[in-house]
Amino acid sequence: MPTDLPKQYDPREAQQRWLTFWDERGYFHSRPDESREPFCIVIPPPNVTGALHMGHALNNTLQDVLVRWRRMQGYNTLWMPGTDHAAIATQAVVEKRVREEEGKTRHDLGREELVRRIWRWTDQYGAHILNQLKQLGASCDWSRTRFTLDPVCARAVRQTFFNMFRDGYIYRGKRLVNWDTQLQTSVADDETYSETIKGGFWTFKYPVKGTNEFVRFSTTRPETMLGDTAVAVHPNDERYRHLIGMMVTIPLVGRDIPIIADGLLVDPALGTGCVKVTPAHDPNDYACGQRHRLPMINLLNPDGTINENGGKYAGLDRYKAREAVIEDMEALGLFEGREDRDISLKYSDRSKTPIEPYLSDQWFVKMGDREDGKPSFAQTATDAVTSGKVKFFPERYAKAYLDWLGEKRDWCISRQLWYGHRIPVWTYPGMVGFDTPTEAINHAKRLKALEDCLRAWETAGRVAIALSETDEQNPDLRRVTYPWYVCVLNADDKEIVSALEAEHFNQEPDVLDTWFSSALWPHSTLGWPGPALPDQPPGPQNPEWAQMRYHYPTNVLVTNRDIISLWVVRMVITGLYNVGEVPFHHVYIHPKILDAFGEGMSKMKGNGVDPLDIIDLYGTDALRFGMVHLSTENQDSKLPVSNVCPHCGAQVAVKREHMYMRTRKITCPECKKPFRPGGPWPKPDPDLPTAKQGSERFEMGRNFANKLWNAARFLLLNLEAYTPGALRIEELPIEDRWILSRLATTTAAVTKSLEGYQFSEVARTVYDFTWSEFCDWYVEMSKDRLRDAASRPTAQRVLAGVLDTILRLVHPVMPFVAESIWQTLNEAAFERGLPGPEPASESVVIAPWPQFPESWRDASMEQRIARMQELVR
RNA sequence: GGGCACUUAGCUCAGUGGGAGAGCGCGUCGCUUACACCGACGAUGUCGGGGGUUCAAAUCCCUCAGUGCCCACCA
Repeated sequence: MPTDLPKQYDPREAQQRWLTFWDERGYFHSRPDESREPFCIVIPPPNVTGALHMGHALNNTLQDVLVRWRRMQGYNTLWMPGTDHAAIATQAVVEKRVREEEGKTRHDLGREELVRRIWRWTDQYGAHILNQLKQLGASCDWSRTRFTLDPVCARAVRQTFFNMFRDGYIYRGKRLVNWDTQLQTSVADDETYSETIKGGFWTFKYPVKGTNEFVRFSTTRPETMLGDTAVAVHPNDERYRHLIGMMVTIPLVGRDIPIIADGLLVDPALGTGCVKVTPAHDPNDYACGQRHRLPMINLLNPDGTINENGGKYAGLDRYKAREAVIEDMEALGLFEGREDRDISLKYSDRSKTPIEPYLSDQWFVKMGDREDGKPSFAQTATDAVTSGKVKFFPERYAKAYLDWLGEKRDWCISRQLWYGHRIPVWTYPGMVGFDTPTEAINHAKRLKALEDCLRAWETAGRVAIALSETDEQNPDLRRVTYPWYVCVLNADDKEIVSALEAEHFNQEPDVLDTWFSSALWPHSTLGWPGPALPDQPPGPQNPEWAQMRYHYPTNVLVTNRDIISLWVVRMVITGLYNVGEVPFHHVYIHPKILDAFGEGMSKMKGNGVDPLDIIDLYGTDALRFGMVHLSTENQDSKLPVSNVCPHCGAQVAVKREHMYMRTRKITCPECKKPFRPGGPWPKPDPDLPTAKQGSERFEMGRNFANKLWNAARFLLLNLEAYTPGALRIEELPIEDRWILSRLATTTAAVTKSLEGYQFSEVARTVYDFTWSEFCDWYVEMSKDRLRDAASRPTAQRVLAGVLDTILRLVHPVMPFVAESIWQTLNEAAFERGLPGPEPASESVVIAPWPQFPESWRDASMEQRIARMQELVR
């Protein structure tokens, strides 16, 4: 009899023990087995850029709850783990380190060396993150771990790109993109953020040719006037109507540009009513430029300096050029005034530098309607949700998904980075036509020969190629751009590559948006497209296809609402396109964790909590319980954070003034000793110990684990002479029938809550039943009965049976304490259960999920006893 | 500007048409052989303001105010 059980549950010891135990038994492995029903979740792959944060803890705890529950229900469960290469974020981090530690840029290192260093970093942090997930207790099939740059993922990326290219879903075009002048790449809208800064609002005038009139206009970016190609007024504006069609001169570059009428761009009530139009450097002006077929003059070099189109300002940084332009305009008497103004400026999230709108060549995936009548991606993704094939929990998030698709905005998939999946397209470098017709004809002949050669190889099954002749969005460019791009499916075939290179074709230097590979995650990780050769296309006849189709479509995707458009939508699109089936049936969107002031947590703010600190302070189960408990249907949950004094353990709440690492030293109000608040400090402080971070909200889970532990301890101390035996419900005393009725009701409620993703309800229901009913009432009532030899055996059996069920109900949420007690109970009462005893399974992980006959439940008795309990109190 | 939510005890949050609740914190008492990470008892709220529907509103509707998040825009 293990009477030597400690009075307090020690989570630390249990965690390591059971992680090893589960791993050795291989409970988390899954193989296709047609005789069993599958249950599959693919993990939202964490970025390899950093450590796990609270959002990961929440996201992965909830997935693990579902997976552990379904596993107990007998499903063949697969939780597919992995990490994301996060191209831009990772490259930015490594470039920053190289800059700080060696004072070098990526260009100093060169492409090969930089990529090598990023890989080194990736390997190190990827392993670290996976290890953290394991510490959380995540019951993933670790043998299947994938990384978005793995060869299988790369193959899926190439195949998808190739198919979309061939089918005309991918095109290349000149577009105005968000340009990060430090990283020298385009970044997506969602990789930018806006800040309001103090800026200027300058008013200038241009002389109207052939008159002595001027047009006055205002701008926040005077330097862009170097690239103006028109001045626009509203067509109905009486003040300017007589000027429409006349020309003005940009004095600094001496260019004449027209005055045009544009009702969309110009609001006559704002400013002077005149707008300078810089199509290459402003989104609205770009649209206007397209409407009026205006020339587009790019003013910037990739590093943010003015290029040769800026005349004498060439070479100046754009901000220096701004000052120079203002000065020169003033000297010409064309400067009218400046006022201070708060300006909302876009920044790159990766480099924290201001974004410049920049015209450049990019690759896109077309979302909207197609000329050939094939379904548009926006349409197929919309149908998946409106038809009910994909359901959102909570339902309201379907709206966010559908609204976004309604805009049918094309997806810019190229990034000017070195780390990531390189675009498998070769282009001809001579982008600007030919000087003489003969030259063009000769090139065409040679290229025709190349094309014939490629076709021959394709026919022989050597390679799959697709050619594109259009630059769909910019038909004008057809005349000056060499008409085709070659997309090569097996881009790793050296012979084909050298043949292309012999004809001076170059592979696109760009890599794909990281979301391109993430979009394929549900099927690429499961084996799509298989080891396909060009003559053996992916499809049901491919052996790996069948394996994939066992798990695909997956059952549920668990993620947060920020990436519905970035990720969820795109997985649906590629899943339908590649496999012909949606990637998941359910999408559960979980809440966002905020700090005590209602703000999102971030490294920069320093208002976050490290899940490992929580595990250290309260135990993994407490962390998990806390996460499940706060997952209500609401959008947010506040998590007040405190610094735990490293000297005395007192909790000192984090205040606003502590944020952004502004506070370096806190004096503990309890022990009066100084310490440094927790946070992402670059290195340890030799003079000041750093606090760990905690939050009172995890005490509930810690206490609950301890309560369970002690309930078990009580039972174990009273199991002497325990014998298994069947229970006849109708012959049991009322308290037994009551607790069994409550147990059956609780079990049904927990199951139902899990089915509806009501996580918080799961935690509450199990907690309340265990604490307020089983411990407070039933265990207390059993004490007398255990002393009486006649009633003792039944009391032991019911106690053991109920505790056994509680452990099963608790296990998905708090697997470690559940396993600890389960194993101990196995030693003392191996055969137990309700209503009759059965040998216990070797681990609670594989114990069957409980389910009791409806007849056990007696609602009126439950109510009667509940009333009685209230009276007693 | 558009959208989605939120506002209930000091704090964090459940409750969505008929008794205002939980955990933490607070007060008093208690080492009664599971548990002080505990137990017993207790205090604390015109359920954001206003209006309406209803026999009945924290709960449904309208409106105002505040907060957070997302999207768009800001010559």
